[in-house]
Formats: sequence, structure tokens, C-alpha cells
Amino acid sequence: MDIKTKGFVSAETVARLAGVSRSAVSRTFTDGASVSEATRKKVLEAAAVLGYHVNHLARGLSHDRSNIIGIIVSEIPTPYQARMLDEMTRQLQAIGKVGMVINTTGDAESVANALRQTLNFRADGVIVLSGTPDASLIASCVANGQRVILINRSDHIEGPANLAVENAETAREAYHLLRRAGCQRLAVVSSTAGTPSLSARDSAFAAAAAEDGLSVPIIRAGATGYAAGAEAARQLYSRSGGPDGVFGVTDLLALGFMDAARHSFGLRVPQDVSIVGFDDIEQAGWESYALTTFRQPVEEMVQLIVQLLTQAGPDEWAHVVPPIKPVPIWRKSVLPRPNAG
Amino acid sequence: MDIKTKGFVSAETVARLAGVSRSAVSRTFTDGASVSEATRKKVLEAAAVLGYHVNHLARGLSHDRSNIIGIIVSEIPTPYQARMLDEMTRQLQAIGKVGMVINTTGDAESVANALRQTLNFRADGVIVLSGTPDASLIASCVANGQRVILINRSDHIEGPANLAVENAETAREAYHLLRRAGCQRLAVVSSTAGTPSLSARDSAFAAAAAEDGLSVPIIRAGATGYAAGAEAARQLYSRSGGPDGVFGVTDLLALGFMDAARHSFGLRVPQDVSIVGFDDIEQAGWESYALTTFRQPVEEMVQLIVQLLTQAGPDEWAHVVPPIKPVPIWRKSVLPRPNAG
DNA sequence: CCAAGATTTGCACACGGTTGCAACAGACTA
DNA sequence: TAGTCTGTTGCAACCGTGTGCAAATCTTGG
Repeated sequence: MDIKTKGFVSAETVARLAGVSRSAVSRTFTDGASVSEATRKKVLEAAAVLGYHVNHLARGLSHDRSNIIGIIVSEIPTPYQARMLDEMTRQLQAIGKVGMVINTTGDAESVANALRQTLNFRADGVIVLSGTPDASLIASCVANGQRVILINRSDHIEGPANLAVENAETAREAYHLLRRAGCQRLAVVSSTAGTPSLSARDSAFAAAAAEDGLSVPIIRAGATGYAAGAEAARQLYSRSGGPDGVFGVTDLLALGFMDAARHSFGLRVPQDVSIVGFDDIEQAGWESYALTTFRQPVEEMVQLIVQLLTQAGPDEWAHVVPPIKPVPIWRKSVLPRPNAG
Repeated sequence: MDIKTKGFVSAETVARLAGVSRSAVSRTFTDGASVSEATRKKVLEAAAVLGYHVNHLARGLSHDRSNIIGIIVSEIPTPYQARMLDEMTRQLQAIGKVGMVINTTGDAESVANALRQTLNFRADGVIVLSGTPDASLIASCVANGQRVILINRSDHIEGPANLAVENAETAREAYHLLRRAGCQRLAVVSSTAGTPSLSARDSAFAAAAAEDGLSVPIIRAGATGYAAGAEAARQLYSRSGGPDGVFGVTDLLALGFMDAARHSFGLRVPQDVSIVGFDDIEQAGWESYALTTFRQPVEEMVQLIVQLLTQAGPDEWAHVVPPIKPVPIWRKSVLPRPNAG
């Protein structure tokens, strides 16, 4: 007893205690390997006594699977990202994998380092939630046999799969929704981040308006968050003729906008201004906001991601993923459509 | 060119291309190892061509360090947890480690499995943000040389460090703060989760009130979230004599309470009811709420954790960590103290 | 040009697992 | 009892890296 081995206990130690060979120990912990019930029992007992746990790092050496999935993400406290992270780690665990989350600032070098980390740790796959990695580095990952999945990166790089949300289509829908509510002076609240998905949303909204001969200002007052939304409201309402219909390319922006419109300018929502968001974060449903918005089906998205991660080779699934369609969630921040035109 | 090795490229391959021995490659990527400038250059070139990245899994075999830190957490989308996760991954990366996040449901078996995972992956340390792991399993981690850090688990188990927040002390402060604001009928909004820190908060508040001869109802209307806070308000105000001062053991609970009090019962905050929260999540600062609360200094907490993780052995730091003191953040959800007593 | 010292290099083993292969034991049949 | 078949077991090689040690090379001084 009390075999105080410095560090972790290995199969060797277990084997000695159980009076069997090291292979027997290995086989006991390998599914489908041939071990007699008697040996298995001896091994399991010894393992329990010593507190033995198979070394997945070493196991990953022989196999080509590490069961590690890299998750590259920035701005984790953001409700949408946090929700994604939650769903991903949960579903990854369900299939016996584990998420290694790498927190980036979003800039090129930071993302590059993150990607290198996933290579260093021989991750089976990488999910890129934010930042646009260098194409050559992605190529390196793919060449090394990693599955790479980009979320909402518009770049059509050969190799990785790109899970896209119907940003443009949904933005158009937001436009028509506000128009049907009777809004005349529209504006879109966006951010300085300029990520592909955000740009797609604000420009598609503006384009839809242009088709009707309307010009729509796009306000980018800061990073993608509550504060930038509030600042946008201040900019738009500080002179007269402010909008009566607003599309926030992100719920966070929309909520910030709503708060500033109400508390700094005394506007009523939706009587004075209708507001539509994007994402359906939890806070959008809180009673103070009751934001009408478009829900991203996070659970289904992650299911798709996990499928891509586990299914056949990259050759087969590159670019074939159909875009995800957000669904409108009606709450109270948009004027109900008048009964008769 | 185009040496399409199936799977990852190894040092062996690089060595052949560079015309040196495998050790030379290894030494090129090891700090402080002796390599001539000429060899180093040849190796680096070959490595770049092949897209070689050192295998940290294999490296971890020889050393006793894997540079992996397990983070066991539940309810990631919760603003407080997400913020913690953000700060942790960030600070861990800054010291060359990487976080492996394991998402639990919080129940015993789930946490046990999570802990086993960290053992399997030979994590250098484990940070337990939620759930109370079995003492014997923790012992196993410690015996295997892992650093184990419990956040806000009151259990005084020998071995792991316990980073505690001054829950009781702060709850007393919340009580006195509400009393000084002139509140007469107090209530505390808690949750059915019954975690050590939450229990410490609600019971300490009630105890402080008891010292003044006041009886304070503790409402537990569901899990620790917005919905349970709102439900608590419905329960408290559905009959007359509802509270004029409320302590939410969590900001999320306080915000839910505030929304329901306002929108379902037409109460004004703080004129009709003063509300104090705990955590200072981002939403507490949003204009619709302006919640007075106690901030947990997340950044400093994580600094402390990282220090514990990297500093000397467990023997020295067990239980010696002084409790973290949250600081009051004054906003607008509590009546200002009347000028004269 | 030689010896001594400093630097670089390669061999071989270790780390902790998995696995093909051959040896072995036991059960059954003729 | 010998022969065959099935199921277990241990040996040894391998996965990709780090590193002590001795050999080899370069540098320097006389």
C-alpha cells in the first residue's frame, strides 16, 4: 500500500500489482480487446487501488486520434458566444471528445497562434468561431489531417467547411418586417468590427432599402456590444429626424440602442421607434426589452458542426453545407402591422 | 515537394529533409538546447516547408507537464461564468498553458466524469468552478500531482486550495445597506441550487436581520437565473405586504425580480422597492436596470488562481488563500440614504 | 602542427500507451 | 491419447519527443 509514485501512476505499476503483463492492463481498458474475465478483474482492482487512469496523451500517440477539438473564439462573455461554447462543449463531450478553448483577441497574429496551438496538441479538428485565420495556416491544418470548420467566415478557402448563416436573406426580411410595420425613416446599427457576417447583414439591409429607393444610414459607433448600440442612438437622435425603425445587426447593439433611445431621449418602443435585432440572446427576452429578433438555432448549428467533425473526409463535405436559416421571434419591439394597408 | 504524409508530419521527416539527426530537430525547438546556427537554420527551413509543429502530446510524455489545465464548469452562458471562463483562458494562455473546458450538469456523477477526464489528459491542474466533486476523487488528483483549485466550495477537504469569496460578510453588508436606505420589510431572493456560496449569502443575510429581531423570508423559486427571480417577485407581491427591500443573491435573480416587480406589479425602483444584487454582471450596469450590487473582482481572482497553479507545491498553499472581498457598486436601485438619521 | 578546451552531434534509451504475432492453455472430438 | 480449434497472454516493436553520454568537430593557444 501507499506506493507513493511521484507523478501519475502508469500501466506498468498496475501490471506489477495485478501480477500480469502491461499489455493485459492496456487490453483491459481497450474496447473489444481480448482479456479473460479473471485477468480483467485483477487489473481493475489494482487500478482502483492505485487510482490509475489511462493516459490519453500517450494513447493519442499510437492512434491518430487525440479526441481533442480546438475551439477558437473571442469575446467569450458575449451571450451569443457563451451559448455557442456551452452547446459545443456539451455536444463534443457526448461523443467522447473534449474541447480545448483558445481565447483570441481576433486579430491575425492571435488567431494564427491559436491555430498553431491546435496543431501542437494534435487536435482532431478545429472550430473557428471568430477571427479570420491566414489561408496558408488553415491549409497546414488540413494537410495534417485536421478537420477545420469555419463559422460565418465568408472566405471561400479550399479545404475547410464553412458553416454559414443566411445573413443577407435574413437582413432583407428584417427590412420588410420594419416596412410592413409602417416605418419610414430606417437606420441600421452595426459595429466597427467589420466581420463578414456583420457586414453581410448591414449591407444587405441597405441594399434592400435601396431597391425601394430608400437611403439608410449605417452607424458604426464602436465594437459589437451594448455600449456601441447606445452610442449609435445618441448620434442618431441628437439632431432631429431620427429613425422610426432600426435594425441592430446584433441583439446586443439593439438592446443598447433601445436603452439609450428610451432613457436618454424619452422615446417609446415601439410607438416612436420599432427595433429589430439578430441572434435572440437570452436578454432579448427579458421583460424590459421584449426585443423582436431573429433566432440563430444554436443547437442545430452545433449538431451540424459535430456531424461534420465526425463524418467522412473533407473532400466530401467542403462547401456542401446548406446555410442556416434564422427564424423570426416576435415580441414587442416592433409595431404590429396595421390591419388595412 | 508535396510529401503527402498521411496524418501529421513528425520530427523524423523534418530531419531527413534537413539532412540532420532527429535530435537536432528536437533541440532546435527546445529552449536552451545546444544547436549550431547553421543546423538550426536548415531545420527551421525544412520545418516551414513541411508545416511541422512540435507534438505537445509526445513532449508531455517525457516531461511531467502537459501544459493543460482542466476547467470544470456548468451553465456557461451565465454572464458570471462566461466572464470567469474568458479571464481564465486568457490568463492561462499568457503563461503558456491552455484550458480544457469540461461542461458539467453539476450533479455528482457528471463532475466525477469531468475530473476523470482531467486525469486522463494528464492536466497539470484543475479549476473547479461548479459542482462539488467527490472527496476521494479529488484526493486521487492531488495524489497524482495535480493542482486542484476549488472556487467557492465551502468543504474543507485536505489537499486542494479553496478560493473563497467573502459571501457571508458581504451579505451582512447588503443587509445594512438596505436598512440604512430605510427599508422595513426585507426579503432575499435565492435559488433552489443550494450551492455553498449561495447558501452562505442567503443565510448570512437572514442571520444579520435576526440579530435586529427581523424575520426575513428566503424565496427559492427555481434555478439560479432570471426566471426564478421573476417568479420570486410574483410570489412575494401576489398578496399584500410585499417587501420594500430585496437582496438577490445573484444579479441574475435580482434583475428578474426587478423586471417582474416593475412590469407585473407596477412598482417603482427604488421608490417602492430597493434592490441589491451580487456579482456585478455586465447587465447590471445596463440603463434599464442600474442595479446596485457587489462586484466580484474576477480579474484579481483569476490572477490568484493562476498564481496558485504555478507556484510551489500544494503543501504550502492549502487553505492559506485569504478570502476575496467583493466591492459595493452604487447605482440606482437602492434609495439614497436620507440626510439626517 | 599539436594539445587542450569548447561546442555540436548522434546514438540509444525513456516516457506510457497499443497491437501484430507467436506461444500457450484449455475444451472438445475422433 | 493425439489432434484441432478457440481464447488468452506476453514479447517486442512502434507512436513522437526529450536528453545523458560519449564521440566528433571546431576553436584557440602555444
